[in-house]
Amino acid sequence: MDLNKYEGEQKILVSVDCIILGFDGEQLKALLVRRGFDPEKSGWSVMGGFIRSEESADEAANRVLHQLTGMRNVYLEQLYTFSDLNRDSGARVISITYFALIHITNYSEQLQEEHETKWFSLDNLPSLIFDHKEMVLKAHARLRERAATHALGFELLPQKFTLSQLKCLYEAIYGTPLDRRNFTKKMRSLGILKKLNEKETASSRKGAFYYVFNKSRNGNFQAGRFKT
Amino acid sequence: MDLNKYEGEQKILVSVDCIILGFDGEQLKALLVRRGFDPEKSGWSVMGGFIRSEESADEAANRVLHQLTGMRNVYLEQLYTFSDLNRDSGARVISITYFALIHITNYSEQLQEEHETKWFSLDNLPSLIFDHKEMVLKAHARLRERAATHALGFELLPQKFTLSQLKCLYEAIYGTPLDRRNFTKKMRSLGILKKLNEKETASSRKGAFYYVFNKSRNGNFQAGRFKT
DNA sequence: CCAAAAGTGTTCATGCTACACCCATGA
DNA sequence: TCATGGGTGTAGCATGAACACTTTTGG
Repeated sequence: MDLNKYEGEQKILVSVDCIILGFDGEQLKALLVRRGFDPEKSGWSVMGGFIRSEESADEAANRVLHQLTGMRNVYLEQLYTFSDLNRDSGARVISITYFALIHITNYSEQLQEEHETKWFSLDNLPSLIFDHKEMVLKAHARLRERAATHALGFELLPQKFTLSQLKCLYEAIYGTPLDRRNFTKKMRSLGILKKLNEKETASSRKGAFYYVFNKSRNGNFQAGRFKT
Repeated sequence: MDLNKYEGEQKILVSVDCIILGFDGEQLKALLVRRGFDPEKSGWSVMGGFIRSEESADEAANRVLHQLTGMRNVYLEQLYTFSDLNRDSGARVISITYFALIHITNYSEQLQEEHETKWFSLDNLPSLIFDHKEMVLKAHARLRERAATHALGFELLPQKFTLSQLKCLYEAIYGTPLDRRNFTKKMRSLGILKKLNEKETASSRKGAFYYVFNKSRNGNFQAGRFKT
């Protein structure tokens, strides 16, 4: 118990929930987990846990993320705090949500089975418990916002990637097709890509050059929107 | 006590803090209050209160706002949740912050004295308790973001206003001077202003037409940034 | 008649959009 | 040799930036 100078005030259960997003090369996906306890046992939910008295919400989010994915140093950003009285049918719980972007390939099938988790396309989500669907939708919306001003997309792609893959990613984020020529032109003009001498040959006869993200030049990234 | 299916989990004190912003025709200001209790008694702080067990954070924020300003139906948006362990020296408190935009003229001097509150320019804030300065800065940053995509500015101006006043407001929001001609051209092109037949004559010989905000045409507001 | 703010228009540069042609290669 | 995805360039258009002149009227 901490020294409490605010006696008489009511305490509340506070959880963190992490909406974990990944990209499989074609679609944006969210990593959902089958809930292991009541209420709503075995319903699909995002990953969460209660905040402990010795940790901040950021720390709790990182802990939850690490427990289920084994990952650290992941892109993690606070999203929104949900506090409706009856949002959780088990008790009054306030949930601070975070969204995380991970390299989908780093999350093995083995881990999926261990934790009863599964990737779902954002276009085809299952029924989710409580207000978790709203959380996922808000995460997608935030990703769309961020993509215009931060080079976030790179958190979702493997270290080296082709311009086609990058284009697919932005199409998935915005939900709209982009013009290949205009897209690559703009991307190259931003000066945040470094072309490698290596080609990806699996998906085309000619082969497409790999690129890596040039972090040093990321200071003034301003992509605006990508249209057409 | 609610029925708690999550026994053994720790509860935490949760407060809401409202960063109230206004515009006096020249500067953006924040309404701060002298704290009336320990710890940090009589330090400047934003307006806050603990969340009660029968209200959501949104409801709590509206309650706090109403208590101190008497206003309802104010623009109020959730901002960020602060949760560092030692952010409040009295106890471990998680704070869900909101920012509010009000018409500064609606807040009388009488109310200021009653509640020991005062308007401070965002450029000249006093020393604030805990992490409240960070809250105010985050509110200003959010206002800057929103001003580009929502017609928020109108929440801060009186019902009828001149283009000069509107320009001043945007200059205060962005902290940069704007070109009068380009600004008015763009504003008029957005189709969200309605010109009145009435002039404001106090601040110029010629007199400037009043405008009102045309709410019906606010569907697809996209101001982008205002530069130069 | 002059100072001070208001109202309006033109030019130039930049960036976005739309669109077409050639390249490399495995089958 | 041909189908498939990869790479690049150009012309037109829209938007933003820079900038100057006229109008009104109280003093």
